[in-house]
Amino acid sequence: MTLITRTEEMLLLVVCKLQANAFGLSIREEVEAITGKRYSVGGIYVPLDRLVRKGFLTTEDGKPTPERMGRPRRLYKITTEGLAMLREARRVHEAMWAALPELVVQQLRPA
Amino acid sequence: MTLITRTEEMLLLVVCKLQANAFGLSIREEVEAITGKRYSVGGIYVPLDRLVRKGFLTTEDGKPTPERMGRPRRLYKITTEGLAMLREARRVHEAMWAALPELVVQQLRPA
DNA sequence: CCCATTTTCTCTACATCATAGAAAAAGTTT
DNA sequence: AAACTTTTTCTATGATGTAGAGAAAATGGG
Repeated sequence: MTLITRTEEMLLLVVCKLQANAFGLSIREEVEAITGKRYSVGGIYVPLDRLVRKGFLTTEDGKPTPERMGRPRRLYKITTEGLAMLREARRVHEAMWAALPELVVQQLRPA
Repeated sequence: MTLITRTEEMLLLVVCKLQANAFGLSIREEVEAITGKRYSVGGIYVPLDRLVRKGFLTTEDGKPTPERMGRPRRLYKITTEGLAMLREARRVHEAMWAALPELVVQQLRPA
């Protein structure tokens, strides 16, 4: 089994964080807030769909409340497999940095 | 400016770690040891080359010492820009996990 | 009821990255 | 020089990322 990408990891985490409020555009905003980088619409929906296909997310149409205008939202939720994959991604990331000798880590401190 | 990929981050870190002994196959071994996953030869050299092109690594031919058989090694070294990019990747990764409420982090603990 | 407005999503083309392994290169040994 | 060892180069194929135009689905106003 292959590891998820950085973008996918980010999306899974943000879906976790937003809980019942996780839909395309709110996810995008949150990702931009966290990374400080701009994301196109497609840059969010395309990998979200992929995560659904892989079974790491499920999706469901939100009710069109009379309070809001506009198209109803598509809500995302993480699955058990998604949580497991997040754990695995974190394990690898930690192992990768833990492998570095202290000497080198010090070079990495912001100047 | 866009973030490096997970593979690229891994390669930069491993080059740091191996110091004067960073060449294709030793890097590959180390990456496999850290991740516990298999990598093809191309899965290492292709992204290594990209990192050189981007200015995050430099490369230099190792001397063909009379001690070893086989083709001389191509040694890699990280640049200042490479170090800066590693710092940036770590910043984003930490921000991404830090954004999670404690409640959700607990779900992520191994069962 | 039809049209404008709002919000969100779908689609698709193109660029970049990952994966895989065969083949070439550059040494050493016999 | 032929065989062998080690390492790298090459290249095809598939997966992922990026970007934005435009469709869809709701509300509100004439």
